[in-house]
Amino acid sequence: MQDSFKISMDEFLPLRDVVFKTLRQAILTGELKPGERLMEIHLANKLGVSRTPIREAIRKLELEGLVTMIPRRGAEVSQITEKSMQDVLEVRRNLDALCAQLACERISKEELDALEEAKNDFEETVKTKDFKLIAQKDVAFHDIIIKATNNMRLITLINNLSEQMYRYRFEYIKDFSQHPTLIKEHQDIFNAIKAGNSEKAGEAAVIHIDNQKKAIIAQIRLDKLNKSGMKQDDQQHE
Amino acid sequence: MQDSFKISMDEFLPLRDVVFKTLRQAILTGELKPGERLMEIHLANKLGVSRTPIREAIRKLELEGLVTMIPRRGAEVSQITEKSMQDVLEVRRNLDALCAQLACERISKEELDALEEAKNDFEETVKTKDFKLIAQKDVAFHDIIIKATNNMRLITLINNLSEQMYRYRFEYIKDFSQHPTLIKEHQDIFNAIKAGNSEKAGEAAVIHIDNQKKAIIAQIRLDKLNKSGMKQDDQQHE
DNA sequence: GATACGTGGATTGTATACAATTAAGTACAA
DNA sequence: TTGTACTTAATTGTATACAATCCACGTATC
Repeated sequence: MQDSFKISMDEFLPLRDVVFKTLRQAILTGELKPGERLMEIHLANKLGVSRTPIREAIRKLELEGLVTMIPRRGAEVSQITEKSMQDVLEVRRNLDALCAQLACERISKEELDALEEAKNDFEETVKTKDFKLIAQKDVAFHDIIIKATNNMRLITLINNLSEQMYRYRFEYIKDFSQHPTLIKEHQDIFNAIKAGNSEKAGEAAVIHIDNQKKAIIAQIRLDKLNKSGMKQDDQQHE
Repeated sequence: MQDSFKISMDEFLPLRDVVFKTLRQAILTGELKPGERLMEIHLANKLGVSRTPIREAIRKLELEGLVTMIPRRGAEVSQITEKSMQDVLEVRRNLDALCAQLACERISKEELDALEEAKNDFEETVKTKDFKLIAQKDVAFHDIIIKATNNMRLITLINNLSEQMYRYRFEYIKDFSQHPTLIKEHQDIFNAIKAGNSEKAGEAAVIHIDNQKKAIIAQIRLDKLNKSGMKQDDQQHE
């Protein structure tokens, strides 16, 4: 473990929330790896707080599914299996389609303009090959659609499901050959929403997810192979 | 407040989980009413534990959406507005359809038998007019379908969404006139799943939710009227 | 009489202390 | 050498103590 993630004090939030965000970020970026134990005293020292906010943050991570509790042993970062990712994607497939459909009915003129801009912005950014920025612009595009549903519960759910994919989405974006496909899919989604064609929008969203699914699942299988192939070098020292 | 909910010590779980379940139950049954504050010391005394498990339980309820945090004021039971229920139902409508579709593809022979039995069981129970039992048998029927999807993430999500409807589902079941409809809808769902007809199963599930939606929304509007009509008798004494 | 200010109590936020349990290591015996 | 029992260290689970903040009430002044 790199021992590098730091608490960001710029926010005026209860420590538990700062810790929650910090730990979540660390898990999503892979800084805390699946299977790794979250030891309270250790984390408390590292983040410069007491055990109380750490524990409360862990309770939230637990309900979010990012950590798994083992009685009397504490929390560890949840494993991402192919099955668990299949499950996530199966649900997202439907909810993303729902989002696109609802957006057709509910999107405002301003939001539609913003969506078009986000689409163009994404296309421009793809040319730069700056993966981090591309991922960011991709999120921006989809966020507009999700927000346009005006369904708070749906927004929360999609964000939570996206989290689970976060570590692998990057691999998809890194694949140059997929970039034209990505752009095409975004265009299809945008055009369908602009035309107010729910059916087409839903279909386009499904295609978009299915393509990502292929890449993500392939990556997971690759990871698993690497992992099982590795000698026992992966002992975690302090 | 009735001051009546008690901790059940029969389980061998961390106190935080016992408290979590206890508080959730109290909220879902309406024992703790929307807007009511959850004061830690108070709850700790009532349940005979310290503040620590109470706080950790509240963190989980917070993420589940059953309580709302107000900085420096603590937690209060979340309000159920018509909008929030519309949002929940909009998502459930889709996920229930997904469940039914997936069940068509994945249900085992044993599960299908169990589903038929649950269906018949429900029909028998409806005759008794025992609302609590009817609700229970209804849950049992749907649980089999949900479990048959073999998608853990979906199961968790549906259970969480069901929770939000819990308080109002009862009102629907109390309405005698709806009983034949309920039975018919269960039959339709069962037949479609038995026939392996995903499309029909999805449609049947949607109809089932839509009918419940009518009843639930009507009930919420009624509640709101009663509430706003009430004189200020609802001051909360100790 | 109304409004502004101050003070005290109640409640949350955070830290620490204590208890219980697990896990590992070591020594001793078969 | 292996197995078992005991001891000790580490970690979680729970309780309590302390700090900071907010809210309501009362008083004083305009």
